Amino acid sequence: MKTRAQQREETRHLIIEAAVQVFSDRGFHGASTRDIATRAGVNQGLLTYHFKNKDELWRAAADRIFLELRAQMAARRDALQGEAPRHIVREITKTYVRFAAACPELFRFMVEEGKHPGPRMRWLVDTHLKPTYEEFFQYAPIEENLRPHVFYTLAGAASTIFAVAPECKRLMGYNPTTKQAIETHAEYVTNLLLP
Amino acid sequence: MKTRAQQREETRHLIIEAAVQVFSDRGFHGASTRDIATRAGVNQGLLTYHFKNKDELWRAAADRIFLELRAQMAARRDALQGEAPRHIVREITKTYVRFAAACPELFRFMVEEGKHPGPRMRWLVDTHLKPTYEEFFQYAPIEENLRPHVFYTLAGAASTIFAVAPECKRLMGYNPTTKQAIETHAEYVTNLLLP
DNA sequence: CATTTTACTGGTCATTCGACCTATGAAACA
DNA sequence: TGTTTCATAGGTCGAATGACCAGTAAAATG
Repeated sequence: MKTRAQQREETRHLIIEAAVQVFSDRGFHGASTRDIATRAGVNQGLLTYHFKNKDELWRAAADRIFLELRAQMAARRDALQGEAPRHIVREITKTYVRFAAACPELFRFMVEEGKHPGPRMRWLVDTHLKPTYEEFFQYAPIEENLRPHVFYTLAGAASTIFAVAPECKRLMGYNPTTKQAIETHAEYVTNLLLP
Repeated sequence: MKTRAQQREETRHLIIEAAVQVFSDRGFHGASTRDIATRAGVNQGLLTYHFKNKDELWRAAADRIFLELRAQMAARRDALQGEAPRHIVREITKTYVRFAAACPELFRFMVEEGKHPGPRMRWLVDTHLKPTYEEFFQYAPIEENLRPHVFYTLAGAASTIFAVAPECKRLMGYNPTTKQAIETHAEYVTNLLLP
């Protein structure tokens, strides 16, 4: 027998996972709450019950992705405390590449919302991107006016191949989501940006 | 006074330009034909008249973007005929970065459709991506099994900062679409990938 | 055991979607 | 000049959308 609290969290989790998928697949406007409910195996009315509206559900989905990324990066940073800053940045970068591979939705959310101003973009920047950005450059000794170029070069270089994996498969017959391909990409990108 | 043919092409052009904007803003499912018609300043019924349906309009918009990119890259390649391959690849790369800055819709289309299999993804790969890909590696001496990593690293590194320019402005107070920022990025990315 | 709370269901609402249709008037043509 | 062609306007269709609401049953509470 399940307690109410357990059942509640289980259902919310199902919905959020489905929301991450659908929002990253179709973007905010293209995603339908009915589609999310169907993928979660849940009644559509439940979305309004657990999350007030589509916006709040979107924020829950974004939280799910970005909090996990930030947790993994922080964990890696803490595990390497005391090591040389250069080594720490390199390892954080590899962590980021591996996360981009495991969770391509991250980059899709970023591109989807980063392309036009709006409340969701502002929320995403202020809530998750700013902390991630500041954390990263705390260890990377990059001169101020080059940072935007480095940051977005890294973000794009690390994520794109995984974000468009189906396209990559058709274009070159290469599956970038294998363990080996992910490590190859992590090495390649890290050596490129932080030699 | 305008001839019918002139008027026809003018209207089609207005619609395609609006379609490029809306599709890249909202993705295929999120874009509405009514929104496209409004932005083009034409009646909605005209979209069905000039382009049979939403799919065909999307292909016309994709053509508009990718044919221009391929034309600019080919022009640069032809202008440098006889030069060292290394120099040609570097210049083609810079051309690509500049295009990504002038037309961020390119990358948005690529990510939007590349993330899931489907008829639009297949059409995009077979019609435009395959030729671009083969053209590029004709001049870049990269070993076969690293090409996917190089290709998508370049695509992401070159485009992301421009594709999410509004986000970049809010995150770092940096406008990546100035002439100087574009050239900085072109130099940075080119030296990174093709030193 | 009696009562309250709450996770969940099924259905409804106005609105918006893509596609389609007919009417019209001006350009093209005979 | 009279006739045909066709780019465009306006309106309509069923289907899908996000939000909302009353009803239900089971867990929590006393």
